Amino acid sequence: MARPPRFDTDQLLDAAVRLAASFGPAGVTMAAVAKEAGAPSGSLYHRFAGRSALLAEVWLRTVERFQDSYARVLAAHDDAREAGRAAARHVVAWSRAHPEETRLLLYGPGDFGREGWSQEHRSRAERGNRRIFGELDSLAATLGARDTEAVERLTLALVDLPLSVVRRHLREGGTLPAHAEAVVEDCATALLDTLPRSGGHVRPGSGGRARNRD
Amino acid sequence: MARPPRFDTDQLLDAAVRLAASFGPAGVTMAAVAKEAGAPSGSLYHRFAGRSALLAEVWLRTVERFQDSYARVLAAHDDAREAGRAAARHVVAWSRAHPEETRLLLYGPGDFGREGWSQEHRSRAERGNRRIFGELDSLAATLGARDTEAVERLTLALVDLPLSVVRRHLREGGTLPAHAEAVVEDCATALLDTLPRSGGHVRPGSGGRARNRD
DNA sequence: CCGGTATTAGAGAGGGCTCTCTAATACGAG
DNA sequence: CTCGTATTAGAGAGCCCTCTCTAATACCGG
Repeated sequence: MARPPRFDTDQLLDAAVRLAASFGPAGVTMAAVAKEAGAPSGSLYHRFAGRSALLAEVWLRTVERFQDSYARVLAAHDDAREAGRAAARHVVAWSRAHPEETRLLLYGPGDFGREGWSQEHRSRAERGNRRIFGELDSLAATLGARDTEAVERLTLALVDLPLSVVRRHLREGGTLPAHAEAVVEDCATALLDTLPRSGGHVRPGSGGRARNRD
Repeated sequence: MARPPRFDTDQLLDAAVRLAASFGPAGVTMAAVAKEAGAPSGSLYHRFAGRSALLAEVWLRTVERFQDSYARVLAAHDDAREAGRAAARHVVAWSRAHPEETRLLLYGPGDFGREGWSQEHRSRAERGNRRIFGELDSLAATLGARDTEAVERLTLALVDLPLSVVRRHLREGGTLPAHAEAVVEDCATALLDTLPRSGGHVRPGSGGRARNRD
């Protein structure tokens, strides 16, 4: 009962991902996406309310894809420590498998114009974040680490540290070396060991392995 | 023997830093910098060959300021391990003291149009990098870690890990919590402990490296 | 006081980007 | 076959940005 679409949403977002990976968020202009996808600008504006909306969609689709896989990995392990190690590895593995989307994610929502997003897009982003941080919170609880600083360290070990390895290698057009997963898992494990063990243990400063040399 | 300048280079770059911190590299337009500094666009083009040159200058001035202080900290310690811990702390301390410049540095040279830089600017960037990586290389050598992967781990501990803590907190307009230095030093120390000790010693951990599992 | 010069000052051409608007088009239901 | 509709198609207004160009300006040595 209507003309069939030649350019669906995903196709256009794919083009946007390629542009973002190559030229950064600033390179994702309506004109550039249209050209990259071979579509007229009218088709773009037919699907997205404007540039903000397109930026929001491309960011959210990408980050949600990553978060889905990340949550799946976390859920696939019973032992908390093992789940953590697998999650850290997974960040690298996913990045290796999706280099363009990763380059996009190395920016932040702010670079994709979060300020100008609709309420709907904002809360979609919020939901995704809460989901992952919820998982990390409960993982921290399982590990007996309940205060803010401990959750922060867990996040550092399972998200930020892997991401910084990925960032260093992918920035300026490089690729991930073969040993990246191993380095990340190893380092994440070391960081997990700085967490206070369960049982209300005092902070790992003076007792643990970290500060013996002071 | 000439009209005295009302707007010197540093003043204009200061304005560019503020804009980059608030709006990202894309917000650093010649028009915006002129307005922010209260200068006419003519003055801008009088000092910078064009937008690329201004972006290069603002990036290089900022990164060199950071690198200077970083190198100074590394040189201030005799013990390699202590130097490493101090360096990691310093990344956080410097970021706390210079939040706007830090927000700028959380982007990369690529975001500041490195492709379009003059040869002079490129080699200035190259020189700065070589300087720091040279220091890190010799630090690694002192610690008895000579292969690429070991240097990579050292970089991770002394640069990337502190930066990722800074990034998480400064992104989206936050500030660094009081305990950030402590967390970073603690985690950096843990990572330093994963380095192979001099003499080919295996690391004192869970009995082997993660890589063995492959 | 005067000429030389570095700088300020800002108008305006040219280009790209966002977004709007109108017309053409292709399909499916009846 | 015809009508209704979702979509394609792209021209063009308006805006901002980069960069150029010309004129005015303020200091300084002599």
